[in-house]
Amino acid sequence: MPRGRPPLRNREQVLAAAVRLADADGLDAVTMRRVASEIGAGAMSLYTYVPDREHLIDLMVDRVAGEMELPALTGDWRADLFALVGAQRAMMLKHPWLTGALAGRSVMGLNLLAYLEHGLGALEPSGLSGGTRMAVLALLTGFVASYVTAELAGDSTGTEQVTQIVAAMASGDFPRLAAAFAEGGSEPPDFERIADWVITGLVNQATGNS
Amino acid sequence: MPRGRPPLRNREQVLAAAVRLADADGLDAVTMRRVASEIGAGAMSLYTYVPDREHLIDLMVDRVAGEMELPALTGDWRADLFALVGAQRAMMLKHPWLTGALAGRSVMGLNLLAYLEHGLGALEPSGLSGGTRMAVLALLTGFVASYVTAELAGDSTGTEQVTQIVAAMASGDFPRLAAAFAEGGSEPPDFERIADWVITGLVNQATGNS
DNA sequence: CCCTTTTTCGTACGCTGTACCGAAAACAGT
DNA sequence: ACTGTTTTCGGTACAGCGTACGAAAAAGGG
Repeated sequence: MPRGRPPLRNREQVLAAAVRLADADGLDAVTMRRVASEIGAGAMSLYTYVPDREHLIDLMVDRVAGEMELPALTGDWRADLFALVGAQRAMMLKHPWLTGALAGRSVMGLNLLAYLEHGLGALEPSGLSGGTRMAVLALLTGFVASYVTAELAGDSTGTEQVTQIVAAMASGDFPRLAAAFAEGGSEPPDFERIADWVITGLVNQATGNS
Repeated sequence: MPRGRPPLRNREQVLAAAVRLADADGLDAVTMRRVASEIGAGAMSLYTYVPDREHLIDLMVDRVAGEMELPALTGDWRADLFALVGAQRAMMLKHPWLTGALAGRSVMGLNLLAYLEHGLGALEPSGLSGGTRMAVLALLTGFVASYVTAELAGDSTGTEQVTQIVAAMASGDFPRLAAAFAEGGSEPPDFERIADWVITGLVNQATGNS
């Protein structure tokens, strides 16, 4: 039996409120006071459910990682990996603060472990060794993270930066850059195409050389 | 002729002090007051040289990007890309705060544009289209960033996290993960090997399918 | 010598994370 | 019922943050 005064709230509610705030107003809006008042609690009460703000953010990351729906494995590692990176991209687009939260941090909650486990399962038919499979997965998640970062940044690149880039183009100091922009427009190849390159190319290379 | 009171310092000194602080004590140590006192100035004087803290960090990123030495192109795109990612990794290891600073941010200073220009040059002999070459470069920088993040985090993964991971292994809920760890040890394949996979595999795939 | 322009930086405000601590609320034992 | 014991609750307080504001200082031009 629990001994003391029973908690009025639980960690789940705290995390839900924090994620809601971050989705709406960005990671900086996730302050202890705002999260607390969001669930009608005093600021210091949060420390019952969470050790400090850093851990709160770690927990938020693992929480949204748990939202990913990982479809059952088909045995076709190419298709399974494709679904995996798609799920990760969808999650990161839904929670734009993730790109900022993951920076430099190395979280490893249960949901992220489950994600890894799923990925290892997808790669099982490939015949790669365990260490290599881990490396491939790390690479893929890194690829998705950096792609989504670019994707999100593209939507809201500041006017000043555009100005500077245009000026740099006009200066003639970056001929290849200017050519690339002039030629292809600024939109990157779509996610599916690149993901396909990476998955196929990477695994082919790994099976050949490892 | 300059009209008003001449500045006692310049942006260069501010950036140098800020980078020194970040290298020594992390990005959080880069506060306006500390940077200012580092160069013997009052806190508010910084705003003469830098619009605000966010821009200061953008400028720091571009500054260390300028430190990279990009060796002259050889015409062998595989070797040239290899040198490129090596330079980026060295820079990120030298300035560990970069992984955190780049999060969610999309900086585009002159030095970063020069980096891109160099990369496009390296890919010129590959025969890829401009847009595709940009995509390949974005992929490579993303790969390096995520590899170095893991590399740095590995050095100092908290005790608690290790505890949790070990517990998760023992629970039997993550059989493939446990197997991968048991089999290969925890060290990832070295940077050079993976970089080789990525570069070769990716470009092969891109030339074939694009 | 003063006027204009620019840099310098002390003061002040609102906000942050969180240490500390008394009050409140539950159960266990008498 | 009453009295510990244990836990949560949340107010107060403090150091530190970014930065708005404005007065003082330092230069050149007339």
